[in-house]
Amino acid sequence: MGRIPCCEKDNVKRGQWTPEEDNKLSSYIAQHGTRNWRLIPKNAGLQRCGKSCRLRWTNYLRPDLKHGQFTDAEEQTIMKLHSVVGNRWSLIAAQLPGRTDNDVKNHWNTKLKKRLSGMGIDPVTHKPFSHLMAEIATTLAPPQVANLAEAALGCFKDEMLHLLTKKRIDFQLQQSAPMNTNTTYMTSKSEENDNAIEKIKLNLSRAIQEPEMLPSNKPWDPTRAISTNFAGTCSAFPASVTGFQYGSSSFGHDGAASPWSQSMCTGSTCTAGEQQDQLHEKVEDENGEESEGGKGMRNGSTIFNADCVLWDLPADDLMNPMV
DNA sequence: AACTTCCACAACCGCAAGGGA
DNA sequence: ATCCCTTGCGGTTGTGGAAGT
Repeated sequence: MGRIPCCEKDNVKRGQWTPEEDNKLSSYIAQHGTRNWRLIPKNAGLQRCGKSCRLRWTNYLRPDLKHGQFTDAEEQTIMKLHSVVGNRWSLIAAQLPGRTDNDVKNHWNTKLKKRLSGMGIDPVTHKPFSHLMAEIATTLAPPQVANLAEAALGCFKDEMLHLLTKKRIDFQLQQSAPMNTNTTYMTSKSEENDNAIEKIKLNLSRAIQEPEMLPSNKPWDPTRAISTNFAGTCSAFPASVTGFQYGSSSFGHDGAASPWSQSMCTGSTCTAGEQQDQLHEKVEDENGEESEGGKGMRNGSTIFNADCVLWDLPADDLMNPMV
């Protein structure tokens, strides 16, 4: 026995909604509300399944929805919350009046995720890729690490080439435009792309071969991570900032950054469960001062001294919005 | 101008949770 | 306690338009 379909697919229209259908649905819901979605299409004279009607209403027709570009503040909120709760889109959308989980999910997948990747930050863990590699290095024996790194670099190379190639195009486009004071651009020589990749590989190998530089079981220290891994080489992250910052200027946008702390997600011990437990109070704090200010900041980690070397590229190579 | 690729957004699918009978 | 239905959710796919070649 298969699963019972949500509706008779034979008699149901699919695909894009027409303005007439939108009108029918909107006016029906305005009169009768949204009780029992299964009956709504039938009563409203629509050849749609109830589920499709519900989605159309909740994601598009609802009068309280906000359409159009996400603001910088909204993007900040999404990234901040995503670092805590992960892909809990409905939870994130609940903090953004007028935005749906679908909106947030799409925006994340098409824009924000790529931006973070372009900055050298893993969009899943919100940690620098270099930190993740260092974490791997602390948990595996050197021979395993070497094998893993070899495999990983094979994957990275394609990705890096893609990013660097895109950047080269950006450079060409930017030449006619006024230069942003925050950014510098690589030359377009392909040999420099190769050099950058080789440099990453070399430094990764170096880090792997020097495990004593990577103390085990040390949680990620965002303060040091920013001040050494990013701020040390990347002017876009001021060293004085005590917390992690998804400021818009960090993405190469105009406008001021609004700093926020990533203290809730520190180190490898940061689990989804813990994150969720902390969500409530964190969300409450969101509009005010960061009450835990630095609570999660741990002292004493030197992991990013080695880490910093790993991505020893010109600052803007990591920080520019390459994608 | 024609074709291809990329991107953003809308829509769909299947699973899980919640609630009433 | 169990079943069934409805709703909510997150992942995935489809589609139209923009951008690039």
